[in-house]
Amino acid sequence: MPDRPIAISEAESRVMELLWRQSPQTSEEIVAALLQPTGWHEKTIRTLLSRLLGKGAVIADRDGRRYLYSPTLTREQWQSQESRSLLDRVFGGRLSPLLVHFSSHEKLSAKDVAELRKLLDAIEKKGR
Amino acid sequence: MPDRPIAISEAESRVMELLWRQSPQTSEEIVAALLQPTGWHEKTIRTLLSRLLGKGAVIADRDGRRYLYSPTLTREQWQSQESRSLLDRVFGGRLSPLLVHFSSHEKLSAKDVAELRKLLDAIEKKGR
DNA sequence: ACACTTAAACTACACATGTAATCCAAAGGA
DNA sequence: TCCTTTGGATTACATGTGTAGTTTAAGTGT
Repeated sequence: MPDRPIAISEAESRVMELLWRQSPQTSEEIVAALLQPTGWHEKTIRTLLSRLLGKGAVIADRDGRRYLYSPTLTREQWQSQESRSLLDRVFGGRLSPLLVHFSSHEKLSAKDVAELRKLLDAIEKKGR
Repeated sequence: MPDRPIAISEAESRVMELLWRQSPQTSEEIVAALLQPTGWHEKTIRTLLSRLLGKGAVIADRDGRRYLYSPTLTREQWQSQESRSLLDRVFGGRLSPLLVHFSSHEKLSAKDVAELRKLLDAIEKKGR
């Protein structure tokens, strides 16, 4: 895991999502995949990619006259960073208030509830 | 709830937290309460307060030559906004991946687990 | 060999944020 | 009444982000 969290902006995260699903990819592929869903200009997408490169969130391997881009930051690392950030900023660093919040303000499907129960069982079994 | 979410920056949220704990308060009180814990300059704190005013996150009621500040955005609204934003941005809008993430990557204390179970029971009972 | 294409690099610009400093007007004291 | 104080309004400035446009250097086709 990276020592200091790498900040990924919302727009940048769209590029990361692509690379997490498949990598390496050329900038052409990345641009092609994002043009439609985002409506961004090609230049915009390339800027995001190079900013990610600058931040060290992706690496570029030269391949002839172009590069192949791959993520260095993993999706799990990023999810951890963001989750922890929400917890600390918004819920005083404690998990319970967040859970209480979700259970009282977000609709949990029966499936969510079942899945959660299974998780709790697994955690408890492991715990001792 | 406010129609469109009011964006509160991290620094601004420190001011909001204060007002959520007690309001209304004068800027003097707010400044006094934040100087030490944050290390910010008085001017900085006043700037944050006036930006929050500009965003409509707080209101100012004139009281002689100064104002009494109160939040309009509630803490619950803000927590909802931020939670939903995390869910959408980072977990594809689905709750399960977030829960899985927390259960596998964040340490859940026995107390967390117990509390969660209680929540699930309550939800299920209500559900039918 | 030269013009063309194109990926990558560099530059641009507005708005948000962190972090203040300066200006102004009203209240209060001498 | 005039000066001082002080809250509030305005201005400042660097960095990050959204969203591109412009320049450059290296392949490509003829």
